[in-house]
Amino acid sequence: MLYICYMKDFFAQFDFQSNLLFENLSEPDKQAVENVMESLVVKKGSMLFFECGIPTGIYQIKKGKAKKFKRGFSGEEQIFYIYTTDDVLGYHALLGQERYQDSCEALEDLTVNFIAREDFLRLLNEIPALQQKLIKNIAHEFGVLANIIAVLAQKNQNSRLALFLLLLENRLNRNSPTLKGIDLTRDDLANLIGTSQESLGRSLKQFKELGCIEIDKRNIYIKDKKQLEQLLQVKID
Amino acid sequence: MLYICYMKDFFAQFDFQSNLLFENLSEPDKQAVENVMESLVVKKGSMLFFECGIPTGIYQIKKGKAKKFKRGFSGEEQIFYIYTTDDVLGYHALLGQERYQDSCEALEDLTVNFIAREDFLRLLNEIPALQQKLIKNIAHEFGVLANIIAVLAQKNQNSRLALFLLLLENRLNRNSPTLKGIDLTRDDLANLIGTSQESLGRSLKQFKELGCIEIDKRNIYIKDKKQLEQLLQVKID
DNA sequence: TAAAATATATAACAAATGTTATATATTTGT
DNA sequence: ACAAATATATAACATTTGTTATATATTTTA
Repeated sequence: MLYICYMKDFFAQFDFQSNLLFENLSEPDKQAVENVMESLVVKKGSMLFFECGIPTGIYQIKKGKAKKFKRGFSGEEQIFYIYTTDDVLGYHALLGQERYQDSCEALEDLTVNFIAREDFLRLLNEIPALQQKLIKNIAHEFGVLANIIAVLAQKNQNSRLALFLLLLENRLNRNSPTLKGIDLTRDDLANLIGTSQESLGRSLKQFKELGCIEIDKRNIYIKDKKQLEQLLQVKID
Repeated sequence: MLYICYMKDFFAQFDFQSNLLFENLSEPDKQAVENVMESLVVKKGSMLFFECGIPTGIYQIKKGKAKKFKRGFSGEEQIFYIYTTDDVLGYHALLGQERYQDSCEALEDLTVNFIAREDFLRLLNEIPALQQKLIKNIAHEFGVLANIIAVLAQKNQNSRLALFLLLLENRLNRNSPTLKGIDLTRDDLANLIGTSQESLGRSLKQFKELGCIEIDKRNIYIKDKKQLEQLLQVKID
């Protein structure tokens, strides 16, 4: 017996959606959150937090992007998420009262809003809607990771690349009216889709020849979404 | 700069540890939990719950094992966990007040203890230690999924097989004094490590020839742990 | 701005994995 | 216990991916 699940928004399956965490709060609640936020600048290459560190608070990115990764037991870095504008991160360890399970590094100079541990825990107590939403989001993120596992285990390299290009374009250019392209190092992109840099290069070349992407410097521009969806064997939207 | 994290128990990195959820409660609390449990028998092949279903409660497996999986967008099943005796499952969707994100199927006839939704939510309110432990466990599970992602993305098939054999032996024979071997269909094992049944067969044959496993019917017996660890390039314990 | 360091592109070859096909073994249902 | 259905084993070949090597481009630093 096969249960077919009504397909929700395709991108939502792979998106933490933590940018919506402080949305839909009442105005006073939203104010209370903003009152405890402290704006910080984080330099490219520095860590917001790292595996086994003790959590001091949570972050909302206001400008720039950051990679979340974990090291496999042989030490190689595995990126499993790219955070960008408005995304909130760092709450798992806080809520679970344990150390960070992963690391987060700024991929460019960031502007972030920081909420200190005690302030955030107090907000959770004072705003039940926020606590509820946070727990709901963690459950959602669990499903996202399971979906990523399915992709990595089942799809070949070209499919994975097509998927992540579509996801990254959707996520990174969420708030930008102009097309900016996908701007990650080849190394980071390879670590995200689970392959080597050289092998990724081969796939990118194939995609260029097919005409579905264009490359300028390190930037990757999507030229033909439909063709990428075909590589994925999925109809989106 | 490289941060090296003190390596906790190797198996814990890949184990949800939800079998410990009701441990370390006070005697009255443990009694309260047991009072609302209802013992059920679930036939091999039937579903404890499935993706998009509405949660009715949680389960603790008392005998047998079950697979948790999700379908990728092309419909193929991806197993991401095998549950066994004492494991508790089904609480993500309940806590997040949303539908199940994944499916769970009995791999053999199961004896389970069921706790109805309202009873469980009431217990969480009445026993803060339980709620805290549950949230902590969900944060831990998040890390486990991230570790599985790293393995699937970075390790070749033989390494993945070696790892999952060690994990399964450790998890499935937790409470059994006699060696029982690993008893999964080739299909399920292939879906767990992310390969095809035929290709899995080739790896199993290699492992047999190396002498690190023996096979009887579908059962896989580990003969040489050290050799499997070498295939993994990891020193365990 | 020039030199050095880092990042990217590409090709050739090796190794791993996917796929198709066929034979045999085991389990299930009557 | 038997037939049918399902699961497993194995081989040959195709395709994909990993690896090594080298050249070029871009960015960083002095």
